[in-house]
Amino acid sequence: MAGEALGKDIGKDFGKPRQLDFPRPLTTVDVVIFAIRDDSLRVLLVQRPAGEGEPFPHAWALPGGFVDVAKDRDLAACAARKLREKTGVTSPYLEQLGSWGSATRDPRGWSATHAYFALIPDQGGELASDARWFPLPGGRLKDKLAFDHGDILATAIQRLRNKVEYTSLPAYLMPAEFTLPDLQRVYEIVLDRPLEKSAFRTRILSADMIEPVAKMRRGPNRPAQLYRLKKGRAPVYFVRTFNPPE
Amino acid sequence: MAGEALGKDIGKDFGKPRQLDFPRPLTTVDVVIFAIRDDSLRVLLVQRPAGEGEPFPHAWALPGGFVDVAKDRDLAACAARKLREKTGVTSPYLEQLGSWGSATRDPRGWSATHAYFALIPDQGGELASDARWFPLPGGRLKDKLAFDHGDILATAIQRLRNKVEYTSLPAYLMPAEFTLPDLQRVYEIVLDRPLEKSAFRTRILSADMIEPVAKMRRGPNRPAQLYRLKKGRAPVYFVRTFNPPE
DNA sequence: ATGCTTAGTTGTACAGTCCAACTTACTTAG
DNA sequence: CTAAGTAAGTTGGACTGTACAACTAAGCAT
Repeated sequence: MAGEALGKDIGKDFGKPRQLDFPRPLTTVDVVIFAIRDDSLRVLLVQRPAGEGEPFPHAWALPGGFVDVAKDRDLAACAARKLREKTGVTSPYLEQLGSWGSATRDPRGWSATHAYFALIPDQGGELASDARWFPLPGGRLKDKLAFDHGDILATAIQRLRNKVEYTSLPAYLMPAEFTLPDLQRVYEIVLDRPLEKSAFRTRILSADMIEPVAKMRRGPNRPAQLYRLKKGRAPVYFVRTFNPPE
Repeated sequence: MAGEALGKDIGKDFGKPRQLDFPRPLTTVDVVIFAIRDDSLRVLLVQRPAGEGEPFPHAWALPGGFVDVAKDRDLAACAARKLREKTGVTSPYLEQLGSWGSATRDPRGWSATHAYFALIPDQGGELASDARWFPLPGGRLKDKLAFDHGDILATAIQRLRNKVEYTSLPAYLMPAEFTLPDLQRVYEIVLDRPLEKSAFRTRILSADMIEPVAKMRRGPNRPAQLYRLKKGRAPVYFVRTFNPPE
């Protein structure tokens, strides 16, 4: 089947197929999907099937799979499709993370995966039965994942942490309306360290990325102003990081 | 042939090959190689061959090509090999840039490329006859490149510029020994704007990334201290960017 | 000696974080 | 009705590092 499709491609447009006449790696796309749930950063994992010939049966893995050359126009569309299938989210923050390819990462042969990472608000709803949100940092989680997904996840966390130091990415983890202390809390969860309240407020408010809505969040103490993301706002890059620990 | 290799992979380890029985995208690796030459930022391009069945004959393209599942252990090794073949450089700064895959980027079929970007010092020596250093920004260069290499190159330049704002990456573009004004000039070439001398010196010297050698660069005016990169020094990340224009 | 050029330093202004104390607005207990 | 408690939000001084500009230093040429 693969050989036949290959032959067709060659035969249609070109006379000398020799140059394409070699084995091709497997091509997959995987998505690291982050959300904040119950005051912790979580990643969505799915359990590998256990059929004959399936690698890593029952192990947890990043959602993903083979590129379908008939259905997927490009890699980003493929990643968006997988995200949508697992979470129902259609307009998330979706960024390419990198690619991992080697002779040994998949027992079925030389394979390369294109990894994406997505930030979505907590959806609340139910997941497919084979999917679960795992809290991070995840103890021995890294060692238990299928393929090299532990490495990919570690890279994603590192990238997220790094970018949170100087960007507005956590805004994409927030629900439609949120307070500044809410947002600060999400920054602190991701960075795993407390931030200065006044510097945080100055930075966020001067970035022109959120706007107040005419409502307050009421509670057992002083009410807090609610904000929402400005429409179509691209991520903001600050000229400084938060001062890193030591 | 491709089909046969595929079959072999399947037959060897697994009983039920159905799941792998579909067409596979082409897998390539391309490398964006930057260097400073004649006081300008340059990228290495190679001219496409003109044989029958070759896409984009005579067009300029990034150095790269198909992954060889027999020779290349992983993607990074493949990229390092291509860099070495074209430039002779063996221990450069090599970073993954991202991947581009779609049904249409290569007329031979659905294909995905893994792009890397490398920073190397000016080698001086001769190149292969099909290779040339093109100065950047390159006018209409972007539109003339084969495949989607114009997009890849634009992304690489953007990434380089962005990182130069807050990292020591330009150090990898320098020869073994250089002066602080030399290094500042390279920063300015990449960023295409002048930087403040005193702030620049403070930043670099306090980053513990270079060390003085017991020599001065002599010229028609005051001699300048020569420095070299500290051994095994990973790139430095500064907590601030240079103050961006406007 | 004088001037020219580039290397390198110094000092003031300014921006933004750090740190800590403070005020504000609401709830709950008495 | 008041007092205590808590979280929201503000204020001000210390500190860090860049911006800007003037300065000194070291070589060469005339």
